[in-house]
Amino acid sequence: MTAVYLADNKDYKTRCSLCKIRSYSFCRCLNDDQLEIFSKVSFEKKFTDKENIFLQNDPSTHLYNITEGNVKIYQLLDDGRIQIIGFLYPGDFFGTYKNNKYNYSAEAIGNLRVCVFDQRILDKYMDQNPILAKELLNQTSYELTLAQDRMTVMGRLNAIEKIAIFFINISNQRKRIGWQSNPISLSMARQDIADYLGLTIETVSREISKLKTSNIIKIISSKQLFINDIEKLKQISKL
Amino acid sequence: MTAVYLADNKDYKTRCSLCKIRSYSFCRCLNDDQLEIFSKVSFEKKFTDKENIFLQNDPSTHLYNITEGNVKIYQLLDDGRIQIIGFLYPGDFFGTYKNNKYNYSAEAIGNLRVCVFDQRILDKYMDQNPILAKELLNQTSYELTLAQDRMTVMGRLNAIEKIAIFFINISNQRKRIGWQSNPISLSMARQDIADYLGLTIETVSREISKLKTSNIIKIISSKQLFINDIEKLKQISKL
DNA sequence: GGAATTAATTGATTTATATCAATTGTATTC
DNA sequence: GAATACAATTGATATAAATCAATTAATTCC
Repeated sequence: MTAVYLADNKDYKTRCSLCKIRSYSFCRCLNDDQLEIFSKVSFEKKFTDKENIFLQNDPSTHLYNITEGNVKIYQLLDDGRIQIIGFLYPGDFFGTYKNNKYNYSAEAIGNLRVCVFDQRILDKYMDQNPILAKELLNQTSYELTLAQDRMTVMGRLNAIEKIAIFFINISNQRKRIGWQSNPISLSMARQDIADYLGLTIETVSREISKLKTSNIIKIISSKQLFINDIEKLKQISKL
Repeated sequence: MTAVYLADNKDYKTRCSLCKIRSYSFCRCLNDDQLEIFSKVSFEKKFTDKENIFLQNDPSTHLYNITEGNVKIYQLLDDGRIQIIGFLYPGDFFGTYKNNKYNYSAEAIGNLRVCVFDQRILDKYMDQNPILAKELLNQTSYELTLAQDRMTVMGRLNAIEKIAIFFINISNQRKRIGWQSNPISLSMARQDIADYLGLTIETVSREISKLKTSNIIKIISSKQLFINDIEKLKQISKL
């Protein structure tokens, strides 16, 4: 087991053990000894707002784990249409395990810190650590269920239902990492919400306005909103 | 390692080694010795047309591998709207790895034979066999990329584009298992195609008629069609 | 802190697809 | 092999969301 990417020597043993998002991340399955090795086979990298981490169809060499900041992953069509696959948060990993090319482009939203793994090394590491393979399988399976749920959202829900489930998901995401579920902040622009839900920016804006008019939500600012009636919202979302 | 589900003793050692779809399936990563054990921790089950293998939200106890026939997996909304997540073929596996409940319902299309694994046993087995964990991770990752591609189809393609990519995918699926890519047979009803693509049966019918009129496809029968111009079809699909 | 730029909202109109309805085609059954 | 049931197509109309266009709100930057 050799590390091909070496950062400053001193932070080797400590980087993983100091990591703040470990309990949310796939590396949580490793004990301290294993983590020490793990620190050596990964390295940290920083990106700034709107910087691309990789592009769709690039050869997929690395796997990324967010330690700080947000990422948007998306697919582009030739004619410029875009579909945002997901907005990712600290603890989420992205890239493609063992496919020859990335299946989407990844872009930093704001300042970003990621933990980077060489796929081949990670792959070898798993031969010795079935625990890690199982944990990655776990997380990937979970990702798959989310992706399947989203097929139903994209295929069968109308605009207002899509918006409702979107807000509920953000609210739940906050709860998961121990924040209060309300108010919720929309870190992404309206256009990004549209591209995530398969709508236009105008439709997103109009449907949000409708939710405001019917007092289900309160707009604090264009990027901050308060959910007044979560039950009504759930009812609308149908899920 | 103990087998909780025992079929007739005699076919133990041979079931996996006789299995026709092994080379397409996740168990292909195991050698003969490992397969013998594997035969013992799985069992075969048969279903008939339209029979449910399990329902969404049932506690997820087993993982299934198709040995013969087809399966449709789908999600239902309270008001009866349906989204078909996928049509599955021999070698495909379904169920949910290590989630407490199934994320979709599964139904047999025609006669079906599946190989069934107890999740807990499979999980234990992976501790000793990282190869298997890695192979399952591989397949699940691949499933995830397909699910992500489908988000773009559902979110950003229009009706004709959806139909085009649907036919191309079926054609490619045939090639993958070594069949000739043409003519393709639609084993599912028009309503199922609609529920898979997030359209109505009328729209599906109309768009297929348009492809026929413009000579891109030839309708042999309602369930058999010949792709005249695959390039044109790819062009339409935008992918 | 005001001008310039960009983001979000709201309005008017168009369009793709759904819905409603009728017809044609294809299996199934006695 | 006619009668029945079911599946698929085609037509007319309605509607949700897109598009085009203008306005208002929020940032950015000298």
